[in-house]
Formats: sequence, C-alpha cells, structure tokens
Amino acid sequence: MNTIKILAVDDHKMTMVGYKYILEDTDFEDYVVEMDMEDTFDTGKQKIEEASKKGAPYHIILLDIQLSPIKEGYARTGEDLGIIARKISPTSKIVFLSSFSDNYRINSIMQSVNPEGYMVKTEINEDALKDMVETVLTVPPFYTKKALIAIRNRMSSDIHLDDNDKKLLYYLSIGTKTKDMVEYVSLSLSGIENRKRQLKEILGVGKENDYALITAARDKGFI
Amino acid sequence: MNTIKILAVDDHKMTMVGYKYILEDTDFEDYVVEMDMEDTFDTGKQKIEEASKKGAPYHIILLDIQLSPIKEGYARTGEDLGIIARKISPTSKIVFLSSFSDNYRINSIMQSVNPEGYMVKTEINEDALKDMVETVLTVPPFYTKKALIAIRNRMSSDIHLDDNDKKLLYYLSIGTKTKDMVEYVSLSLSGIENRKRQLKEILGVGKENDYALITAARDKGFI
DNA sequence: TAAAAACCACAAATATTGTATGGTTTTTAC
DNA sequence: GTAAAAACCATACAATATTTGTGGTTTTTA
Repeated sequence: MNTIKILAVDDHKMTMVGYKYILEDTDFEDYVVEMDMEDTFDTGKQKIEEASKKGAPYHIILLDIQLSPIKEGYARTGEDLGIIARKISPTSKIVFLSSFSDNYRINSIMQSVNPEGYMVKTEINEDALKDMVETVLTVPPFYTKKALIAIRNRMSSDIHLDDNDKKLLYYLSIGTKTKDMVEYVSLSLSGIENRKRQLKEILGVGKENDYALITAARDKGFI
Repeated sequence: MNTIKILAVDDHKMTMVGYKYILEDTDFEDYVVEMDMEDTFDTGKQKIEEASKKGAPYHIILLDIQLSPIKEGYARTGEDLGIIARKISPTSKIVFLSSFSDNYRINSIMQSVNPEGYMVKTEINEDALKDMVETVLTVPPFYTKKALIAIRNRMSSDIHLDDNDKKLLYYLSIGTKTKDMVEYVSLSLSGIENRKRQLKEILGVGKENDYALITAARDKGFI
C-alpha cells in the first residue's frame, strides 16, 4: 500500500486535526494518507524544505490563506508560502483553504501560485476532502462550488486592472482616504482621482459612491 | 410533477437524440425533462423566441459551438446564438457543448455569453448530463474537467490581450500572411510586426516562428 | 536564384496617461 | 447650521507609450 503524504499549514489547530482524522480514516483505492500539521509560516516552510531535501516531498500541501498573526516583522500569508512551496517542492500539489472572508484573494492566488485545488472552508466535508485528494493527484484542478463561482465571475469580464488599480481598490476598501493614497500608490493625487473615475466607469457604477465601487469590484472578483 | 424544458441546438442530430433519450429517462428528484431539438441557427433562434414570447421560456438551452456550415451569407456560430439567447431569454440557463477541436473558444464564450455550463463532448455521459441539469438549475456553474483545465490555464496568466492581439493571433492561426493582415486588423504593417514581436515576447517564445506563437497562445487559453 | 514575404531599427507623429493647479461640490465634525 | 476637510471636476501641460512611415536586411518560397 502506498502512502500519500500531506502537509497542512493552518493556525486553526482543531480544524486541522479534524481534516487529519477524516483523511487518514478514509478508504482510498490505492493508498493510505498520512498527514503532518504545522501552524505557522516558518515551521510550514521548514517542513516542506526538509521533505523535499530528503527526496520525499509532500504529495499534497494544504495551505490556509490566513496564517497566524504576525510574530516578527511583517505578515507572511499562506499565499507567500504557496509561492515558495512551488519553488522548493515543484511536484507537490498545492491546495488552498479559504475562509469566506478571504475568498476575494482567489484571483491573486490563481496567478501567483496557480494551485491544483481551492476549497472554501464552509464547503469542506468528508466527501469533499476525499474528492479533493483523488482529483488533485490524478486530474487537477479541484475547486469547490464557491471557488468556481468566484472564478466564473472573474472570467466573464475581460477588464484588466494593473497594480495601481488593485492597490487603489484595496486601500479604498480598508477606508484609506483618497488624499492619503499618494503614500501607497505611486501616482499623484489627480492621477488617483482619474483612475478612480475611470474604474467606476469600467466597473459600471456611473457616478455612484465609493462603496458601490468596491462592491462592484468584489462582485467581479477583483480585490 | 414539474416539467423542465430544454432546447438543444446542434447539427449532429444523432448525438442530440442520444441526449434527449437519456435526459427524458433520467430520474430527477422534483421534475421531469422535456427536450426539443433544432439543428440550425435560425430555427434554434426561432424556438427560443417563440417560447419566450409565450411566457414559457426554456429552462435550459444547450448549444453546440459549431453549427451547421454556412447556408446563406456568413457563418453564425453557437456563440452568436448564445449572445442572442441571453437577450431574448434571460432566465434560461445556457450550456455550451464543445468538441475538443473548438474548446479553444471557451475564453471568448466565457466573456461574450458567460454560460451557466460548459461541457466538452468527449466527457459527456449519463451522469454528467444529469449532474449538469441539476447544477445549472440550482447552483451554477457546471464545467466538465477539460473545460475547467482550460479555465485554469487562462486564469493563471495575467496577460491581457486586446482586440487587435486576438485578431492578429486568429488570422495568423488560419494562415493569413502578415502583409495581408492590415485588411483585418486596424493597424499599420509595422504596427502588426511590432505586436507580433511583442506577443512572442509576452507568451515566452523568444524568437521562434509563428507556429510556436500560436501554440503558446492556445496553450495559455487565448484564441 | 530572383521575388516575395518576413523581420528589424529608428525617427517622427499620435494617442494615452500622468501631473499641477484652481476651482466646485459633498461630507464630516463640532 | 456651519466651517473645515475631503472629495470631486476641468483644464493645460508634461511625460510616456504606442503607432506609423521609411529604408533597409534576412528568410522563405516558387
């Protein structure tokens, strides 16, 4: 019997334990599953490196998007870890676990990591986990329904936002004042005003307020 | 028992008949299925209009991408019909049936029609058909695996091609000479040359030939 | 091996985008 | 309710980016 090695990196230890027992108890056709768990960016990265160096890289790496609140200098997200994992363990299948609140990051993750799987946590259950493992090992990708809906929304518009646009929308969404945005977005104040107008136009919110703008951006799968 | 009304538009009559018998024989929880069939753009459009005007629009419209070879002036594809169907029958769920050879059009279709479902014909069977009906009626979208793979390819690159780029790639793919492209793409000859160079750069085919370019474009899900 | 097509490079023209400025309207806070 | 702050708008100008035209070289085709 072969063994499929899975690493889960998530700072909600209890959820991980749940996944572990489910997957290790599941009857798979040709293999059994063995799951390691880590709850920080650093220890997760370390495990991936070790396994890879030993010539026994993880078959599947499960990553929570939101990793534990910053310990040292600055936040390192699951996305960052995914990017690194792709490099140091290229054969591993990477699957993201997203809570509803950070599902908006799916587009960024699709581009930076292009994971073999993406699951929204509220949709995870025994069947979904089993299905995920079988699918990513054979014919990826595996996306849960809500992930698919987000992807569909994004695909259906051919609007292209550059880095400044995304930053602008992000800072707007966290309540940054337009006049303060010059500090974060490399544009002049009037440049920012122009872009904002333009974005409202593109996203179909004529002259409505900023709330309408970020709602539209979220609906369409940006930010 | 409710009745779900489906219209299939496909010029392969035999395949359609197969779908019809499968779907009308399938045991659904809350309804039975009734399927109409048409094999041309015009008759398909007509049926959709009639049903819509009678206040009983089709619940689901299945469209083959490739409709019968041109009869009158110019070709009308399933995609064109999909765009029209969205307008005249906005409550209908639209599902495309693609043969492998025209699967490359999925991206265009995702933008122009944004269908509730997309199935590659080689992946269609009883289960898939049943699943499709249930899914598009309740929680769309429904995509078969190969469609998903194409979508994933497209999502993972943030390359943005404008209309001229797409046209250029398309005409290149059908063998149009560069010098003749000025007729179809609204750019000067040197403009076209520039874009071509640029596209090769962007799509990662350094100074290879045109074949490499269109292959790369197809792989990544453009054209 | 000519002729055609593709490819390349560069300067000039054009279009797009960003900036600075000064003003009006809307929102916010007291 | 009102004054200050912020957002919004318009315009001229500056900076960039893109397209064009031209004249060439290389590659492909017949």
